[in-house]
Amino acid sequence: MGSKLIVLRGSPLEVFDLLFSSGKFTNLFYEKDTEPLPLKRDKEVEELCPKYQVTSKSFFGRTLYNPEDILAHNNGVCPGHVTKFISITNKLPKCQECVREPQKGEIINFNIEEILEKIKYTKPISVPKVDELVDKNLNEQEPTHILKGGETEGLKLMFEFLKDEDKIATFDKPKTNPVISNPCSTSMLSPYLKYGAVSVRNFYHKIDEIIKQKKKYTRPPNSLIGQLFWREFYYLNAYSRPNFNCLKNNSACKVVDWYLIDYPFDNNQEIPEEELQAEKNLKAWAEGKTGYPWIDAIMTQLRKEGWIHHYLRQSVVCFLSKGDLYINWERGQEVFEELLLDADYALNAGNWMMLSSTSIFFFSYFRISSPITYGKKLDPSGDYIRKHLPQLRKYPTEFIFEPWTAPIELQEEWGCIVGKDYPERIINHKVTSLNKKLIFKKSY
DNA sequence: GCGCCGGTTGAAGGT
DNA sequence: TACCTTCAACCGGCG
Repeated sequence: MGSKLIVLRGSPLEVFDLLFSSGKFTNLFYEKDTEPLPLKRDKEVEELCPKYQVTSKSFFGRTLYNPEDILAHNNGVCPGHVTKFISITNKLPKCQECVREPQKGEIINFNIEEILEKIKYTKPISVPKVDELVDKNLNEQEPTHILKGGETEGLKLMFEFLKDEDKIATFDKPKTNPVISNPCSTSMLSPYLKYGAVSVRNFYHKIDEIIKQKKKYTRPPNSLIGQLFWREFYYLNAYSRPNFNCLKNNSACKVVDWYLIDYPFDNNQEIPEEELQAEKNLKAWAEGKTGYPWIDAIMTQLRKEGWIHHYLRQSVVCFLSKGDLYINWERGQEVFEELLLDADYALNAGNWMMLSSTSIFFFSYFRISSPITYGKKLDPSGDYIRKHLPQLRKYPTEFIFEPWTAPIELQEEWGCIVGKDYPERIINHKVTSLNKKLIFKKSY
């Protein structure tokens, strides 16, 4: 429509100070954030405005509800359970519809070049090319991500997912299959929602329209709308509770005596043997080399495709934390933040706390998912493992979850010997999880 | 302030 | 295949 997106690079405070000094700006409009660092950034810029007689106005858009509205309807208290959150939303009107797109003739054009010249801004003003952002030496391989960025791709995915209206209305999270792809059992819209490529309000109202016409439909928290409410719930908690992504000084989190709490290690101190072992275990987990095919296949999919189904996240989170390795969830959170396309401050932290049973939302520490039986339950054929760990593709279903139990002659016949072509187990789950349950209980 | 109950998504063994 | 019970008893939010 002849409008321009102008990208200015630098510290927001410095860039806005420079822009405003041109005297050409009267209004600043921006979308409110909920995370600590962006909130601090926005506040700094907002405080700059009076100096230049600029009026600032902000709007809530990245969540269905304004977190302040939810808090106001609960005596200023942040709900600790998603069911409570849902009951609060029942008292509120439905979230706003998306604002319609601007039409031709409503676009404000002005001579940005003139302003930039006046303030002596000479850097590029276009969207950076990928080459500028990525170190080519680190990126020799072809990308394997199955999701492509951008609004066009996100909307395409959303409309494709919304086509099966019965499936949308009767969506039941616990019944979704985490190992199928093409099509996937869930929307896979999380990265687009996270970056705002697809508006959560747009998605919500599209689902709502479908449900209104159906007699039979599921309800939150298990329904599709319920999935968006979980997102809201975590956003609200992350907004209300300081240090939400930290183990310590976080009102949502219980501190147990995990390994690797103070990490990376202080080189001047003597490091206990268990901590050094835990560091090795963390590395093996992150690289998909634990010796448990179910865990390794999931971590391989994560590394390769940047997205895994929530149940698979549950498996690997449990394994790293309460189930087997007993490693501080902050370490896992860091790995997820690097590898997940949908990595999100609130959701990532909330999920790690919840699934490691140290959150106030959920704390059944004795519920441990086994890297063998839980895998068999979710992927009875073992095909998911064969897809992501091709070295094990000749293993029959009977042995693929526990390759170390296969006789050596068969391992040779199938072309994959445990300890040579595929790693030995770094830990014995059966023995460990029993001990860990006791330690965990004591720590509580 | 007391006591109840709920928790998206376990495992094993059963009908 | 789908669903039930038991396991052991969490513990803070909520009524």
